[in-house]
Amino acid sequence: MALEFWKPGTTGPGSSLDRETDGEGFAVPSALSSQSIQHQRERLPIFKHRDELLYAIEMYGVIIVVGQTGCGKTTQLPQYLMESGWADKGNVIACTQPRRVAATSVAARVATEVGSILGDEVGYTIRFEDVSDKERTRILYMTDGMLFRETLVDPLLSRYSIIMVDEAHERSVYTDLLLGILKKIRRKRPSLRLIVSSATLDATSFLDFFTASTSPEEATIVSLEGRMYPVEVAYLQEPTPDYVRTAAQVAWNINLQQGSGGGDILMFLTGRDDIERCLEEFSDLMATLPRSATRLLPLALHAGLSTDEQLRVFEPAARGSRKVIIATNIAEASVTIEGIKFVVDCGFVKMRMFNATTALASLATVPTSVASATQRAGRAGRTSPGVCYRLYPKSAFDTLPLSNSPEITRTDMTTPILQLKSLGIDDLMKFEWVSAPPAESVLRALEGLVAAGMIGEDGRLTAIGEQVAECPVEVGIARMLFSSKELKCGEEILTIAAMTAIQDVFLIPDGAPGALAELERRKFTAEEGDHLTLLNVYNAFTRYGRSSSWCKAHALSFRAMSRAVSIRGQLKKYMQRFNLPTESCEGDAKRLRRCLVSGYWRNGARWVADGTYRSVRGNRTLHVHPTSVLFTRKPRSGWVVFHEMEETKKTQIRILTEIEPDWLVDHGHKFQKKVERS
DNA sequence: GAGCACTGC
Repeated sequence: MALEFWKPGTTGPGSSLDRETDGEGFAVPSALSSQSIQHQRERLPIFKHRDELLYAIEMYGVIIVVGQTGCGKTTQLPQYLMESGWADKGNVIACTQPRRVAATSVAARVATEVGSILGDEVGYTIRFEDVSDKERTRILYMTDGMLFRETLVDPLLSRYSIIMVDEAHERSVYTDLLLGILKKIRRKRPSLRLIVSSATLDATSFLDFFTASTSPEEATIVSLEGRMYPVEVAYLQEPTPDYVRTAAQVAWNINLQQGSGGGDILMFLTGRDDIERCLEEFSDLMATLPRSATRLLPLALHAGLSTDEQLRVFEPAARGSRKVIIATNIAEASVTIEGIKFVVDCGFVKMRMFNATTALASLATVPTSVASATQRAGRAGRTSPGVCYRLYPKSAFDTLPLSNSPEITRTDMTTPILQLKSLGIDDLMKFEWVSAPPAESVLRALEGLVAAGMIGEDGRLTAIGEQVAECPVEVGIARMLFSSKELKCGEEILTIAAMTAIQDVFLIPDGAPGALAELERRKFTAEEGDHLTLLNVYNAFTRYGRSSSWCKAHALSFRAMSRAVSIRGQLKKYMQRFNLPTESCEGDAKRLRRCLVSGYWRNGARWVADGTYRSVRGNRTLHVHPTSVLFTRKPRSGWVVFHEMEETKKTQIRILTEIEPDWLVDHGHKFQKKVERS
């Protein structure tokens, strides 16, 4: 099927792709020119409507700002606000981001533009890093989760005059929670101004949210000119049965078409499997490359790679070659690569779903949204005009949802609800959600919080619930931290809590190096299971000087391990604040395992003869994840608790530890008595 | 026999 899809050398790239023309022979990208990306034939100043915007902020409480990435809203808008006096008299302008890297890099850039040192007039605050000055900082970039936490301490967020919630279209859990809280704060403190920044035309949903049960004068939409180069969009005429293969062919053809002309290719696929298969497609095609043709340099980019491997995509390609970066969604917003002129978009994304009824998380491949497709296409127009090839028909594009599905509708609500309760929001049915989580999800979360002793029969937080709400870990893990006092294993539980909070500790490369990495990993194996294995890994990391070379030699992620050290340090402070001792169990693994049961008591499972497990809750068939040290071994007692359960092709459990079944029963009894007493 | 992407004073 290789070349019947698209014949290079006939009428230019994408000749058999479906395009519309504007009557002058110029292909108008049907989706982008008129709807999504602001086109620009000659350069426009950023913020053509600066005065209009400042006027709107004086007049309205809430401004919904619509503007594509590249219009400068994140960097310029806070500066304009500061210049026009919004940061006078000790007021602070906050700008929230869903990602840490965005908060830090934007703050650094704005500090330079303003001519100040980072952390002085312009600063940032993310978990573990506060580069701001309580007195002097006027513009503060921060993660949305961080500002949400600040509401626990200062419910009216009184030090801020304006809060800009950036990238709101991404609809992260904390963006949504924050918007709900901010609407509430504005009722009590109308002087607070909000700017909700969104890249999509779906801004009306935010407008509706802020004007519902207030007044039409509460909010308005302002649109900003983009600073993007035009991106032409082409669609496939027919859907492809194998987008990985098609993607490789399209990239291949772009390279042949473009000859030695500049411009790299960025490809969006769904996951590591796709990426590796695509690399194979390229190595097959490589043999057919004419000697005179520009060489293609395929590079993978996904979160599972080491920092070194990730950095390779930023190195400019050698003369006479062109980079093809084969990436997951990481390249959509988290990582920006310069010099991309062509984007190949498969149209799908892997999305985490959570089924509250079965407490089962799953990873599903679903079509992207218009917002995502636009964002991906925009990656081709950062430094010059570009082309985006969408590997699906225009008719399929027309059926895509406008925005990303809000994370709050497909995530475990246990922690968010605990935090909302702690904010004094007791009636969750009356809380104004931008998108309400499913009722089932709220009910199950409440049920779980009651069962864990965080919420009393009266529906209010218990004393321990108040403390756990502050603690940046899952409820079950927090429970263990508290139980460690009685079981005298705070030191070890602290480490285990930190290690379970990070992901991708073990870097398992493909092929033979992968097998070697596997051997390295086994050196840390603890008989009792994965939690104690993780404890061994952490202790070895600190014993050998926390070095990156040591990590490399043991197939561990230095990034992840360093993060575990930070998290452990942070959690230790909470334990001290809550008067929880951090004494060691002195090698008594039994106490430690009993402590694990106090947090994981809902996650018990029993071994069955075929090597799988049955969950205590629901009697579901569970498969051990292959990274577990219990993957090939039956636990002596036949019983385990596990950290998490996820449905992929099968239902898998990850991070297991062997337990005695009566511990589960004991815990149940203890809990039962507690409920009877109260 | 397997790893979308984020995040938490």
